[in-house]
Amino acid sequence: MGGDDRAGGHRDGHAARRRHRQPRHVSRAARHAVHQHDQVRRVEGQRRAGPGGAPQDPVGTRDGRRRHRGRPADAGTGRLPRRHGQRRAGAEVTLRARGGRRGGGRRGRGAGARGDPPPTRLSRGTLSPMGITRIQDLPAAVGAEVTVAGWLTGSRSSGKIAFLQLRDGSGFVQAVVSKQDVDEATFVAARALGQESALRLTGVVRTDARAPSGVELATRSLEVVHATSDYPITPKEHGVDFLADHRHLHLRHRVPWAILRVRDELERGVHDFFADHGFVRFDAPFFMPTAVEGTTNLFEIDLFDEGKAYLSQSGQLYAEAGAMALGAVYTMGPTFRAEKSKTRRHLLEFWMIEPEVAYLEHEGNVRLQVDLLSYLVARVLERRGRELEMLERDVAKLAPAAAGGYPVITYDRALEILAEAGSPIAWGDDFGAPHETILGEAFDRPVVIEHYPTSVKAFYMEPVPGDPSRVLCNDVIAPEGYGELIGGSQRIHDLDLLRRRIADHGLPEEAFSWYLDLRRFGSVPHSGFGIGLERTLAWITGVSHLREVIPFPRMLTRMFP
RNA sequence: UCGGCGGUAGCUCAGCGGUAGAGCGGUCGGCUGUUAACCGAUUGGUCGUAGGUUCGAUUCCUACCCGCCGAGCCA
Repeated sequence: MGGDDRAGGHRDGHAARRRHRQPRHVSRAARHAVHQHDQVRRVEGQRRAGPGGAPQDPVGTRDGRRRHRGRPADAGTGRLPRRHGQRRAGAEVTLRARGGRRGGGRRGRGAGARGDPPPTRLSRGTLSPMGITRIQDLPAAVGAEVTVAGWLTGSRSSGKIAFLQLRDGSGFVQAVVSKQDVDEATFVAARALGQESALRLTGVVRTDARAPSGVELATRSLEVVHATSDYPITPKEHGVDFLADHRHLHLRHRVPWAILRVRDELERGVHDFFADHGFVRFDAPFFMPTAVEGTTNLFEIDLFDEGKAYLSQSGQLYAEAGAMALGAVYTMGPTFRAEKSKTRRHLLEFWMIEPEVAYLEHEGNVRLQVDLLSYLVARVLERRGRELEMLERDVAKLAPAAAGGYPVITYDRALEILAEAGSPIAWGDDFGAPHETILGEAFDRPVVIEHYPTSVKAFYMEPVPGDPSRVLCNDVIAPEGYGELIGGSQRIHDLDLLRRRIADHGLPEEAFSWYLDLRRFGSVPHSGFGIGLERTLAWITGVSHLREVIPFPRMLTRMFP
């Protein structure tokens, strides 16, 4: 739910920052019931997993509240500890078995001693080291003998057959080790491998309806790269704190894996969209010289004898300079907020994309936002459907957002909607989290709200022509209670007006001398917006907490790992 | 900062004024197609910290620490 005010909010006014959606008002018990239901669906989802897909991973619970019901994704396995002799024996037997194929001396130290190509050399067009097949490519390799290099996520075995669940970063697959197909030592070693043991496994790819992903490997030999024992994230439900403490390991599991792949697609989509529209990527600085509006929410940096600097909360002002130089630019980078927020839609460090375009006015700015957002949603639906399925995202709810045609309403109209919904606020007040939720859920796709009162927005916004009480700005609020994704506005381009606004807001004009220069030399109407990557990603993936959509979340109570 | 909830085995939790249990994990054994495998055995605890009440505190009380959820805060 909650969107991220960082989403775009900050750059366009406090108003934005204030919106915090609120979860629907459900009782704790009700929510618990819902989670349990989720669990059930999860299990079903797993069985539906397509090629290369894999069982869902309750370990990656979205909100950490699921308990008891979860079905461990990465089943544990017996481990090999304390029996080094035996393990080593197994490994060496395997090596000998492979020796014929790959040449001896593999155990030699140093690259020069190896018979194989250095593992860092990549074959053309793929990430795979020479001789290694990625799991995602297995469906196209049915019938062939391949070597997969990966890790063990779980295993099961009986006296004569063992099932090893493998992952290699590109996907998940099951390897079958039949006692009759391999030598005794290999079979013993395979059964004893602990969860997250690293291994190279060679076998024949075949289809089998009983395999979770539809294909599996009939193991011929395996090489233990690193025998692991006591991997902490066991096939069991885990709490939020435990998983956060083990984030560096939890990233290996299915839910984070799927989320981060969607994140990658989203970032790639941002770059493609802007490149296709003639934008130039423009990197704004992260160190800021002054505290523009006080230091309460800025992280202060000690610059030795030079005084203080601050971590950036927005690259907008710099992007405006970039727009005057390059026409259309966008920034993309981390943003820092020293706010004592402890909600699911806040992070101390999050990523924001901020386009800025010279000669672009408000209406065009809104159009750009809708085009971008609908493009991103459509792209993820098209290219990361499998990941969304693993996350059990109801993609039908995203379809309208991918189609575009977002409703555009005014702030005044939004007040009417709130009043009709029984949560009226006075004209001139900003929306709170519950209000944003109501507004977002009033439509089946993101809604654009424009023309906010001047008093609740940032100093640099252009007034609505003929109505100085309102400004040419807009927010984009997502449906399903995810709140604000985007905040944008047309910027004041008149020097005198901007100076007055700076004074009205009690800001030090000296700090804005360079910014005012943009209005002294060839000033033109221009507009831009900020979109929060994490909030957008949380909405698209259906994940409730922002800490799950960034590899290493930075929060008030979470700085490790 | 405010409100609500919580802190017991590696994990997720139950429990109780008489020094603690389950499931999972781990370990050992069994099982030729498992899908949260299953079956048997076994391992496993400063009950958040500090005081107080009591014959006796993990349990009751107080304070504190930590976490979660929401609000607030949040160019």
